[in-house]
Amino acid sequence: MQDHDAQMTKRGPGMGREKIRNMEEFAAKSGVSRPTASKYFNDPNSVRLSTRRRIEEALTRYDYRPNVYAINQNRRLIKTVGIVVPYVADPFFAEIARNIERRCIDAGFSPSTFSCHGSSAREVEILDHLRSMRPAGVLIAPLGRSSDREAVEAFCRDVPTVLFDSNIEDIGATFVGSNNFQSIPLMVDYLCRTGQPPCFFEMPPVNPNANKRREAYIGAMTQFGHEPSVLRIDGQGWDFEQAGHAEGLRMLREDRFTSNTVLCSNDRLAIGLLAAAYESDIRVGINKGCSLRIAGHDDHPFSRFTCPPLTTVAQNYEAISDRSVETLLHLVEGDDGGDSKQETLFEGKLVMRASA
Amino acid sequence: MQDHDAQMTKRGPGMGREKIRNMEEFAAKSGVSRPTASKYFNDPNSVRLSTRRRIEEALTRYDYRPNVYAINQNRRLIKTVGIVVPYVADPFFAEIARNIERRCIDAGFSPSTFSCHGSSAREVEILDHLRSMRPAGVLIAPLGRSSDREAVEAFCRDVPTVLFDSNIEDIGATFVGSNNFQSIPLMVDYLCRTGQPPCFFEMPPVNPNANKRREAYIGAMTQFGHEPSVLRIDGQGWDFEQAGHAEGLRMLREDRFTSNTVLCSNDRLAIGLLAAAYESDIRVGINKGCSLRIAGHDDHPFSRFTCPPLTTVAQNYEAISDRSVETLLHLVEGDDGGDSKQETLFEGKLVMRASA
DNA sequence: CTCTTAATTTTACGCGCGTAAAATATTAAT
DNA sequence: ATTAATATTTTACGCGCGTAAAATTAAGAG
Repeated sequence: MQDHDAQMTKRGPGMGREKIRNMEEFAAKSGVSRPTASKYFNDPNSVRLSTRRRIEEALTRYDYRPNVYAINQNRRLIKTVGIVVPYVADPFFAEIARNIERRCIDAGFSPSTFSCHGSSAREVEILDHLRSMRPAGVLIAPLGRSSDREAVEAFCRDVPTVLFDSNIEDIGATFVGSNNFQSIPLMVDYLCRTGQPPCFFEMPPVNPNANKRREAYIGAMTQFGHEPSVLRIDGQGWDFEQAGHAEGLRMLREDRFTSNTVLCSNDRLAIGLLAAAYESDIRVGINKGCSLRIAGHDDHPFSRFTCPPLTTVAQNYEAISDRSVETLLHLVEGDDGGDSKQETLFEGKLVMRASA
Repeated sequence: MQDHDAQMTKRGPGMGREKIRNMEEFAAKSGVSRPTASKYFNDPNSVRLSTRRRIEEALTRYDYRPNVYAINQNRRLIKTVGIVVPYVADPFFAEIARNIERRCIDAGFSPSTFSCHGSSAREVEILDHLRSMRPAGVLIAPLGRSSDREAVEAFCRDVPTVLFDSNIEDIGATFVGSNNFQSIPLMVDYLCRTGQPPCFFEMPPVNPNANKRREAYIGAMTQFGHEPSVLRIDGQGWDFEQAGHAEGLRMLREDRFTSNTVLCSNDRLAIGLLAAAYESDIRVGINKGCSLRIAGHDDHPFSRFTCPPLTTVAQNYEAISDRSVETLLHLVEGDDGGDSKQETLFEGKLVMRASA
């Protein structure tokens, strides 16, 4: 049987029926030694061109691929990068994850993305899992306030980690995010120029961004000579639309908004408030005939399609993704980047749409 | 130094400074043999209670965890499950993924979720990566039409696979999804009872669901004695809101809708169309004063918060997730489930909101 | 106390690969 | 052809664990 194999019709690349069990066998088939094959798989350019061709020719005849577990058990640096986001159903994080994944692949790493789905217990589980994966590095957007600070801190001590989006003081080697103290004043300034100074609509802060945005709002209003007015609503977890809708309804009914202009701490909250306003027959927008203006923050991918389209501040998704990965790669290379924690903040861009 | 260790203050469970290098060392510390420790880690209940206590006591003193790569290299069944979704930024898939992940964990597996982000190239990359992970099984919601059919088929031959949401004929052992031929007629019936029979608004079908929904629409309209009217729009990829908005604008301007009631092939498309109607100053809803009704399909998590809230058909997320995992576990256990491909379809539930 | 049974240890092997050092072969230049 | 500079092979070891079979021990029943 086997000695007729060479005459049997092949069904295309990698379709040979002879299964290769390991690199030893594959090396034999391609006429090189196993260490040479090993070298090839780690870097095809590290072997002589003629050798490379021999190996690649064999690869078209046999569908062999090195066993990742055997590789990772022996390699010093495991070519895996972990990505952890708090809530992947939030398109903001989905989009960031997509960008980060792509850049990791381009750099020769295999990304593994995990979502905490808003649960700190899950966050701990994920970190635990990631620890045993011994990845080259990890990019994590922590849940924030509800994170198990000790768990995250311990993790950062053991694994090269870059925090993004949501910072935790004194944890991790690096942080990459947005500068709320630039973006919020930008929006406040715009709102003041175009109508009544805004009040600030926020949920209990699930992460430091929420806190910073409130502080930035208060600072900006004070600086512009207006009285800040913060409306904190109930609600927990990551159901921002739900909270914005439920509490928005109540506050509209009870006439609790202190201005006809509401700045929400993020777009998802604004989307909930838009729904509440619609349900309350209140026309939202900057045009005449409208009695309420609503603005958000983040430029959530769906904000263009709300009714009316949402005026907001765009975070620089690409810059954040790029810089995060870039920084992690430096970390992995061994550049400690000095002793103190390094923080990179990008600026937001005003996106003027019809809602405010 | 080391001989004083026992007197040094411990900082809590697992905080001992003596690093354990491998199971050999750990077994020695806990006073059992390595194979016994190995047995314990595979199933704590498989060892004598007194032995178990000895091991667990040692676990509080040393932070040791078995090396996953060494484990997976030797184990017959790797306790990992792959989950592949076409587009994780679509909250429908984010929600399904969350449910599936949880059930996998409960069953003792480690889920790894991957999103194709709408790219078939990425889908192939992911399948390739998954193949080398040798997971116990994989749950995949294929991209659909743009999938590399051969790649998916070959993958299904090598790895126990359950398809969900989007079926590919004759591929995989099992499919779990929704019955479009029940849900669409349900919605058509409702729309006919409450107003004008709907026209059908769809994108070029990215997956079989889109096709089936159109067919189901045509069938239902015919059965109810109405003339079906399908409006296919341009657009590619997964930017449904974008396409619904752009093409919706054009069709409203050119008065192309053949009915004042529009059934969209999914909620995301409906969201885009809602935005287009708003921008065109057309009031949408079932109430008087409204000139257009819009309905969707899926009960996308944000559909409750559109303006007006979207009337739609809810897919049974939990049932789909549960059954998918359940089926996969059977497959992994060795229940081939017979020769022919097994398909499970769940029914949709009408969700009446203000948009139609 | 003896016997039976279940749990554990011992012994031994293998998984598939990385990696280092020394020996050898190849290549290009002199 | 000789030499020097690479590339490759050989040799040898180790990674951390699963697993199987045989030998030993412990627990429970009589």
